[in-house]
Order: sequence, then structure tokens, then C-alpha cells
Amino acid sequence: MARSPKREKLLEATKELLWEVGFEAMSPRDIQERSAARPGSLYHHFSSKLALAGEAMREIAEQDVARINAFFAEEGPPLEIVQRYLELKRDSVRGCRFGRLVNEASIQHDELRGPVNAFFNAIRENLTLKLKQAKEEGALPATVSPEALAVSLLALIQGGAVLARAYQDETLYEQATQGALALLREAADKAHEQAS
Amino acid sequence: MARSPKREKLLEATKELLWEVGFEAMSPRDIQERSAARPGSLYHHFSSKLALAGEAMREIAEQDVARINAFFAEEGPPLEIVQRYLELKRDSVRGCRFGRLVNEASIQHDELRGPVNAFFNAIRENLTLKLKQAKEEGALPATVSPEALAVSLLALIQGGAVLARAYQDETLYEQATQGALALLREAADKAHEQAS
DNA sequence: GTCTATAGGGGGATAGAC
DNA sequence: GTCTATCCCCCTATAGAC
Repeated sequence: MARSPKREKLLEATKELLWEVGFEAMSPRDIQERSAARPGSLYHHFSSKLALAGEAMREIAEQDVARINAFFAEEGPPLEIVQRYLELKRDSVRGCRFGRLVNEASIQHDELRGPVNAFFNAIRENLTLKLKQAKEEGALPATVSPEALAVSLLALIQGGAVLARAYQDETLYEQATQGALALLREAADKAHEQAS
Repeated sequence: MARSPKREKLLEATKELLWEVGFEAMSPRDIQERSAARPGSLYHHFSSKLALAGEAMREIAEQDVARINAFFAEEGPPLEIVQRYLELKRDSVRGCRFGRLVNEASIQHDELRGPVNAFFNAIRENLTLKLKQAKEEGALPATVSPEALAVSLLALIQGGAVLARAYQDETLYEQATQGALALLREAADKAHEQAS
């Protein structure tokens, strides 16, 4: 692979801007200024702003999915891992860089939708697996559907980020997860009582 | 107040476009075409695109808050009203027109932030009140914080809308609420057992 | 592979006639 | 109150020298 300093700088700048302002609000000029690269470099390495953003999102998703898989591969009781995942520190006031894109028109393009869906799928699948294991161990009531609850928890994280941004206050995110964790603990308690 | 057909048409068109594409992606030209009004009309009635959008959001928020308050004022067991609120049909694939704005740069302007916060506050406050009542009746465990759980449920709704849009599939929203409702029922059961 | 210069089009808004 | 005509600026991209 030919090393191209400007190509890397362009990707770095694009990753930052996609998080800060999203795709539509990020102009090629913004990218060029932040990466100290000129139009010639941008359009030499990428065919369009969309292609550049697509590659940037692809790289971010690949990294994040790997980290998520690693987190859920840790040792420990399944339900505890789920709880720890919800309690992970997140920069919630900045919002989720994947979630923020779903409201842009450009999400219809495969280049952006692909990475976003890969990210959501990774979380959903890992959560579903752990919740299934928890249920088999009797750590969750029989009435609970692991698939549905996984979607609930993913929605909780996404919605928590929306509220933290709306109020510009991290504690909204924390309240959202704490409220859910309290319910989860009650359900787990009840399951254990019934098992014994 | 002088009746101005064009003023009303402009507001109607703006309300639609704010939902469909958001604030940044909506150009004055788009508004003009949809409302069959010309620049002269727009800038006669409103000082800027932001002022027009602000008035549109203010009217929507006012309406929605009234409907929310009416819904939560209905008769019935508090927890049941909360459950019914979560099960309300929503056009989730279109997303939440308030939630979608929090990722736009323009949310920093009071004209837009005000209505968005008014909407979120109304839901939060109504949910908190009903959950407090439910807890007092012994329909929720003592470990559950009504304030935190209200934020969780609001986050769930917002996140459910994000996922439904991401996957272009209403059932994601429904899974999110069903998973949460199952947990809520388990917690309610446990509270009732302990009370008896 | 990176640069400078430039193009076509649309964004947000204003002026002034009617 | 509504219209037409027009302005300036930035958005995205291309051409072609180095």
C-alpha cells in the first residue's frame, strides 16, 4: 500500500468532522482546512466527499465493532457483562456518531448505511447472546425475550445520547441507564427467587 | 391579527419540511415551492429562515404538549397509563421531529432549543408523576427511582425511533418497547408480591 | 501526489414594483 | 401582502501545472 500522508490526514479530519457536525454539514473546505490538504489531494485519493466519508465510517465501524466484540468476550456472568456495558463511560453530550447519521438524507447511500448498520448489529447481537445465556442460567424471568430486550437496551443507549445532547448534560444519559439497570436487577431478583 | 394566507402556508410547509429533512437541509426555496409563496412573502412575515422555523416548532410543541398532557390526564392506574403511552402507535420510521434536531448545529439557537426542550420536559414530567404514584401504590419496587425511570423510558422512545429509522423498519421500535414493558411487568409483579 | 485556479449551482436574503 | 429580479457567498468538484 502506497503511503500517502495527505490521504491519512484527510481521513483523520473527516472522522473528527463526521462526529462533530455530521455528513451534510461538513464541507470539503472544512476537511481541507483541518487536514492541511488541498482539493487536488482530496479528489486524487477519493472520488467524492461521499466516498471519503464512507471510507472514514468504514474504518471507524471496523475498530468499534472489534472493541465491542472484545468487551463482550470478557469472562464473567452474562448479565453482569450486560450491566457493565450499560455503565461504560460514554461521551454522551457529543452524541453517537453512528446514531446521528440516521437523520441525514445521505444515510440512504450504502457507503454510510453499511457502517452504521454494522455498528448497531454488533451491539444487538452481543447483547442478545448474553441475555440468552442469562436466561438459560435462570438469571432472567421466562417472560423476557432476549431479542426484544437487546433492542430495548440499544435503544436506551441511543436515546440516552439524544437526551444528553438535548440538555447538554451527561447526567441525563446516566439517569437513563440507572433507571434501566434498576429494573433489570429487580427482574433478575425475581427470576432467582422463582428458581430457588 | 391580520389574516395572511401566505403566512399560514409558509408555516405549514415549514412544519412538514422540518419533519422530513430537518432545519439545515431545508432551504428557503424548498419552503417557497411547497407553499407557493415567494421570497417577498417569506421575508415580509419572518425575519429569517430561523425565525420561521422557530415559530413553526413553537406551534408544534404547543400542540404536542397539550396532547401529551391530555393523554396522561386520563383515568386509570398510573402504571397502566405509562404502559399505554409506550404502546402508542408512532410513525417511528419517520423519526421524532424534536429528537432529530438535537444533532443539528442550529439546536444552539433558543428558537429551536426552546420547543425541543418543552416537548422533552412535558413527557419527562408526566412520566415521573405517574411513576411516583405507581410507587406510592406499591406497584413499583422501592429500589426504583421514578425520576431515573422516566428518563429511561423517554430515552427508550427516542432510541426506538433512531433504530426504526436506521433499519427502515417499524418493528425495531416495537421490539424496543415490548422488551421494556416485559421488564416493567416483572418489576410490578415483584412489588405486588412483597406488598402482600 | 500535491498544488493553484476556477467553474456551475444553490443557499439565504434584499430591493423595489405592484 | 405579494410579486419579480437580483446579489453575494459558499458548496462540490474539475483542470491542469508542478
